[in-house]
Amino acid sequence: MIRFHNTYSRRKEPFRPLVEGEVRMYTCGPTVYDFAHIGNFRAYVWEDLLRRYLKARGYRVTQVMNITDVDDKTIRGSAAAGVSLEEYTHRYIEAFFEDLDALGVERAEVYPRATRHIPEMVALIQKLMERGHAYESKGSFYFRLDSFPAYGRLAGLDRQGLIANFRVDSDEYEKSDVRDFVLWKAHKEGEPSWDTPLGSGRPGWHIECSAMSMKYLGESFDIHTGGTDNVFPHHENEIAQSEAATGKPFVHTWMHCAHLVVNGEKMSKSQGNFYTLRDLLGLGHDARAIRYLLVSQHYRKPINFTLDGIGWAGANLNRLGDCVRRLEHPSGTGENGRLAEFTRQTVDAFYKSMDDDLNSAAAMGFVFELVRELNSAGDRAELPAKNAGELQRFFGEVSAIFGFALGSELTLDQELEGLVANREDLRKARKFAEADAIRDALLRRGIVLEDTPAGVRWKKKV
RNA sequence: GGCGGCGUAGCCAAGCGGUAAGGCAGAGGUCUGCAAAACCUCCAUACAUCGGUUCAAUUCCGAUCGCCGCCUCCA
Repeated sequence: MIRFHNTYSRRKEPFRPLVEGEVRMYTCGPTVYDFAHIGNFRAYVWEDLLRRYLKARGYRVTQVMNITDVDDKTIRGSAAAGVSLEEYTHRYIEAFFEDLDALGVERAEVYPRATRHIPEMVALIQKLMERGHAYESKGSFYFRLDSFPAYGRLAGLDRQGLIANFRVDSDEYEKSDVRDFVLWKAHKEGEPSWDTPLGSGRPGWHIECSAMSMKYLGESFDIHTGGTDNVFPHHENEIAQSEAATGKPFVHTWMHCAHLVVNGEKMSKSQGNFYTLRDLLGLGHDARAIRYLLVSQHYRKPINFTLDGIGWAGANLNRLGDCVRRLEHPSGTGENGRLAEFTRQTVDAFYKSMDDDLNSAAAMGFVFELVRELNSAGDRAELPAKNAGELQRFFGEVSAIFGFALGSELTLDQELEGLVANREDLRKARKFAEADAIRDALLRRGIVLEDTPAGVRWKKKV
């Protein structure tokens, strides 16, 4: 049985989808005003792990990830660049998908864009107006906080406290209560706007997620995720808008991941302490190692991000890859009963850990214990094909769940193969210095050679 | 100020009532070309501090110290 930590109850709860065998989830996506940084990708990679795990557990998954392509930052950015909003956001949307591909993130089923769902948002706001949860003021529309008594429950904030602590934002929109949040912003000179039954203007941020999630997943769905900084006010506001409009429970399980921190501080654009994926790849780091780093630690704990950490992750991945490669060369006959039993126990422990709120760190610990057992057995030539087959199946599952692409073949082109053959000749002639020079040259091209009793093998450097 | 979280070996990190997983680094060893790669073995009387509950606490409770997040756009 899978258990997930639900932010709404602040507890781990048994996970039961609303519809048997099917999970509908909404994952808050990027605002496309700039390249996403590696901290942002922690969330997207974790959500990918969640998605992959649910699939591995037999669920049919429908994932929706919004793309916020109209807000203050995108508007400011496009104005500064002197291009249309559409043109401006387009390049960052492209870049976002390139980065997702580099990190091995599976595509969600739907990537709705805010600018393509204005009518849905308008309809939702109208519904809120009809039900007395919203009001108009100088062409803008606001959600009336006092009309929704459950407000603040997700974030654990009480409404009185909100009054005491609320910092009034500096915009000139007029609200009847400072805590009320904007649903629709009246047109301002120089800003993009849409002509709608509400008048001319543009949507507020929160309304898009309510409108688009309900459009694609229904008025009630299973899982909604984001970084912990989305809990308040974004998710709190989503609940208010959605439930006030439909009168139904909006989301069953709210899940939030912790941040990436740098020297103990949250990685963020405003602090300037961030790396984009592009930065890191440009420095020669491996995308798979970055993925490993992000996904191998528990999602509700902050990850202290360092460049050394990527190296550490690469070493882990390397050990895993070597082990999987080893399974292609079984030894011994029959079945190694002890290893078979150890394998069964590990598989069991692995899934138990993952079932327990996606405890990937613990799960990987068990995998590495198995790696050691399997290597030991292999060293003693007690790794028969029967065991190797079972192990391959398990590592295949681990690979699919974590998105590691373990055991993917590296085929050399003719030139490289020629170099390897050359080196073998040099070694036979005991010209080791020249042989090593070739090996080093290959290493610089990301290929590691391994001289084994059974001949030379090669692998990709991680 | 309000709410929430964290503090485990040189580093990263699980465990959360029954006596410390895993990885990196380090030290030995195997194989080998006294090479590379790989593999194996070893590596915390101890879980921020101080009290309390308990037969038993890293795990529960309380206090203290330190760090972080949210309360404002933010994954």
